Amino acid sequence: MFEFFRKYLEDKISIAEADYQLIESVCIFKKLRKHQFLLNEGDVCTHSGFVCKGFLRKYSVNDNGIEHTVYFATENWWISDRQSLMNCTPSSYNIDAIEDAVVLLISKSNIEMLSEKIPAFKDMVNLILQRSLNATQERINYALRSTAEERYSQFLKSFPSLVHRAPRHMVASYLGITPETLSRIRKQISSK
Amino acid sequence: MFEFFRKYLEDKISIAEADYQLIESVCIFKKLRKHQFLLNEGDVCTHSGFVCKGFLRKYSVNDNGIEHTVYFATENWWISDRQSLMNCTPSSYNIDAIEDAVVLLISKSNIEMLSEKIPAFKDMVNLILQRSLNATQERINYALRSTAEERYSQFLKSFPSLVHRAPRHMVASYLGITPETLSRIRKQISSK
DNA sequence: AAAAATTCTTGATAAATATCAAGAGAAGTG
DNA sequence: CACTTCTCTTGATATTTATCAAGAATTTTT
Repeated sequence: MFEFFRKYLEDKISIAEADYQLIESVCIFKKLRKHQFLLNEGDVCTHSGFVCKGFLRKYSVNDNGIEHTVYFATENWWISDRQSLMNCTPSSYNIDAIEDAVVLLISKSNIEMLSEKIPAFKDMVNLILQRSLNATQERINYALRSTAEERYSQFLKSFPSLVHRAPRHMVASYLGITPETLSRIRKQISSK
Repeated sequence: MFEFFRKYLEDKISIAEADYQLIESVCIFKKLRKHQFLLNEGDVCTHSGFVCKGFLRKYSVNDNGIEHTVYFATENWWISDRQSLMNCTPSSYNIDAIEDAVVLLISKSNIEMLSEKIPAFKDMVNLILQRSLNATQERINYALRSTAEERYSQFLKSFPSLVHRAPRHMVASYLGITPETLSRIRKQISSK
C-alpha cells in the first residue's frame, strides 16, 4: 500500500531513496470496513491520515442528532481533525468509512520528525495547508452567498466523481441543506 | 510603527536582535485614509499586510453589484489575498480601509527570504496558517448549519470589538444575510 | 428470493429569509 | 447650519428552504 503514497510524494516533491525508507518506516496502515470509524467524537486525533483506497467522511452530530458532513476524502486526499491534532484536544468530529478503505496513518510526532529531517516534506505539508485554506475560503464564499442550487452545481463541478459515491443525504448535509431540498434541486436541474 | 509589529513578534517567537533589523529592513509602511484601497479586484496581490492601526475589510462584488465581506482585519491581524499572492493571479477581492489605517507590508519574496533566514519566522507563518485554517473551518460549520441569529451571536462572541466598529451592512454581508434581516435579528435579541 | 433496512422522492404546509418600499437617524460636506 | 449622502429600521409581500408525512426505489441481510 505504501506505493500509493510514494507515487503521491514523487508527484509533489523530489527526495532521496533513504528518505522514502524513513517515511515508510513510520507509516501505519489501517483497513476500515464500511461504517467503521477512524475517529470518534470526544477522542483526541493523534494521526494524519492519507487515503490509499476507499472513501471516508468527517462529520459532526448536533444536539438534535443531525449529522453535518464537513469533509469527504477519497484516494490521495488527507483526512484528520487538524484542530484536535494541533492542540491535543478532544475532537468534535467523527470520521468513518463510506466505502471499505485503507488509510495510511502518520502520528503527529512523526509528521514533525519528517518535517525536520526532510525539508521538502515540510514544504509539501505547508503547501497542502495553504491549498486547504484557499479551498476552505472558497467554500465559505459559496456557502454564504449562493443559493442551494448554485452550491450543488459548484459541488458537481468541483467533485464530479464524489457525487456518485456519496449517499445523497451526506451531500445534502455537506451543502447545508436537507435531503428533500437536494432531491428537488436535482429534479429542477435535470428538467432543464 | 515597526514597534507594533515587533511587539507582536516578541509575543510569538524568540529571535535575535539582528533578525529584527533584517525584518525591519524589508517592511514597507502604508497609510490609508478611510475608503482608500489596499488591493483592487483584478490586481495581483504582491504583499502580505499586517495591520498596525485601523480597520480594514476584504470583500468581493458579485454580478449584481452586491458586496460580500469575507474578512475584517484590525490591529495585529494579517490581511492579504493569499490565493492571489500564492499563484500570482489577479485577485477577485477588494481590500479597503473602514477607518484610517497604517498597514505594514512585506513582499512575497521577502516573506520567503525571512522564512529561509529565520526558522522561527517560518514556523510562525505556518502556525498562523494553521490557525487561519481552523478558524475558517469553524466558520464554514457555522455558515452551513446555523440560523442567521446563531451566526450573529457567534460573531458577537468571537469579535465583540468589531461589532461597534463595522457598519451593520458589512456585518450582514459577512454573515451572509441582508441588512434588513440583521436589523430584525438585533431587535429580537435585544427584546430578550 | 424474501424480508428488512436504508435511501430517495414527492406533496402539503410552516418557518426563515429576501426583496421592495418608505421613512428616520446619523454622519460627512460645503 | 443646511444639504446631501449614507446607514439603519420597519412594514408588506415574495421566495427559498425546512419540516412533517407517506410511499417508492434501492441496497443489505437473512
